[in-house]
Amino acid sequence: MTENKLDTEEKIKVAAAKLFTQKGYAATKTRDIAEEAGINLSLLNYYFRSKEKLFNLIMGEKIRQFFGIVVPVITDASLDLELKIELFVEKYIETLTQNPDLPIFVLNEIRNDPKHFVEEIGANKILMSSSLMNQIRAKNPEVNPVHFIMNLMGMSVFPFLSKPVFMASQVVDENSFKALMDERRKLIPIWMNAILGSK
Amino acid sequence: MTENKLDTEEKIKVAAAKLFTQKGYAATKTRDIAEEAGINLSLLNYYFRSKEKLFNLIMGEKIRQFFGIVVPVITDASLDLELKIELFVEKYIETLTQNPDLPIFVLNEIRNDPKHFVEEIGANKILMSSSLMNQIRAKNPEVNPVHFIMNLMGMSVFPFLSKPVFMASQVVDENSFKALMDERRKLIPIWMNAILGSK
DNA sequence: AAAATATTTGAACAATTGTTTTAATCATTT
DNA sequence: AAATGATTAAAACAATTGTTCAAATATTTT
Repeated sequence: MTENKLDTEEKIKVAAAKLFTQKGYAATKTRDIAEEAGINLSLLNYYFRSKEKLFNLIMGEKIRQFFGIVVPVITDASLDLELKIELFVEKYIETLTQNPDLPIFVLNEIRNDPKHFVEEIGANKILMSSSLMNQIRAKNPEVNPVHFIMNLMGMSVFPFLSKPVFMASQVVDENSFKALMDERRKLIPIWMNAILGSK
Repeated sequence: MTENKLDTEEKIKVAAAKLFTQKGYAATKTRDIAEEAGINLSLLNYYFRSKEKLFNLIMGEKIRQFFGIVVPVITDASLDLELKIELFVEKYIETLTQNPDLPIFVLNEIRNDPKHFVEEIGANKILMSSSLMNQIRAKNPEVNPVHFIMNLMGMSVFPFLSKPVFMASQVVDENSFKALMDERRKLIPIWMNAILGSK
């Protein structure tokens, strides 16, 4: 039955996405995925052929999730720079709050297999030719705009990458981290403006 | 002989450090380490008892390397805020340029085993009570100083975490990345000042 | 209802992987 | 030179892991 088929297939994908993002490819065992999904081990190969094919599927979705969110924002020439920054930060913090493991997983696997990333996202030159880049160049022609992308992404994404460190050090707990991230939605645009105006 | 013993022991550690930081614990096979070190497989267990013990050893060293560099800087009350920021950035970019895989490895493994991190670094409250924190609080009492730590670390470390992405996207190559990092040594302190003065 | 197809299950296989064992080699001491 | 202890090598073991197979069950089609 179509309903049930999609159901187990989806159960496997959800379980695999959870474990792969949490522990990476090598540390995730097919038996763990089966158990997490509550299905028989053979079904994994029945629906997805192999662990590697299942992983590539999940991986592609996660890459698109991580980079896809902001592509409409940075390419839309009708949005001015300040609004773009606001939307960029807003979108990222919102997505990462709901998927805290996303950045470290994506960065990890792109390092392990850069080619897969290039094929998946296809967006080689999107970033450099985006209207965001041009607007940054216009505002401060002296400094390589890649710096500002690194700063903007770094200020938005790095807190999620380093969250386990700050948690373990008892600098933050789950609640105060959430509160900090809410503050950053408003603060990062202010900071980015200060940076762009400096020098 | 003492000389030779240290030699093979060291060879194994170097090989293990390279592979563990590059591919993580689960993806690194003991046979890979042996081959990389140019030694017989049995010697790994002979010198280090088990893969896990060897890993914990390497892991501890890497954690101390990653966090240890800047502890003298952030705790030294005789350095003013601006100088601290300069030294912080200087030290980090220098270390990470020579160990580009360090951040993603450390952040990864701390997420996998936060307890080991706490035991290893012991530095629970070092950060919060550091003179750096107090100086930040003094300069801008309105904003939680954790934000500035996240920004300072993020601007220094995030480029190395995202390097594979920018490389694969052909936004940078090895040389231009190096040049960008050299620029950032001077720019990040300027940006941090702009941020601290903003609002 | 019967036949055909799709899904699920449990067992087994083959390759991989961490570890141990046993013997051989080397260096140092007596 | 013989003996002792440390180091290295090769092989084997046991557990894990990804995958496959054959049979059973459920679903859809005729």
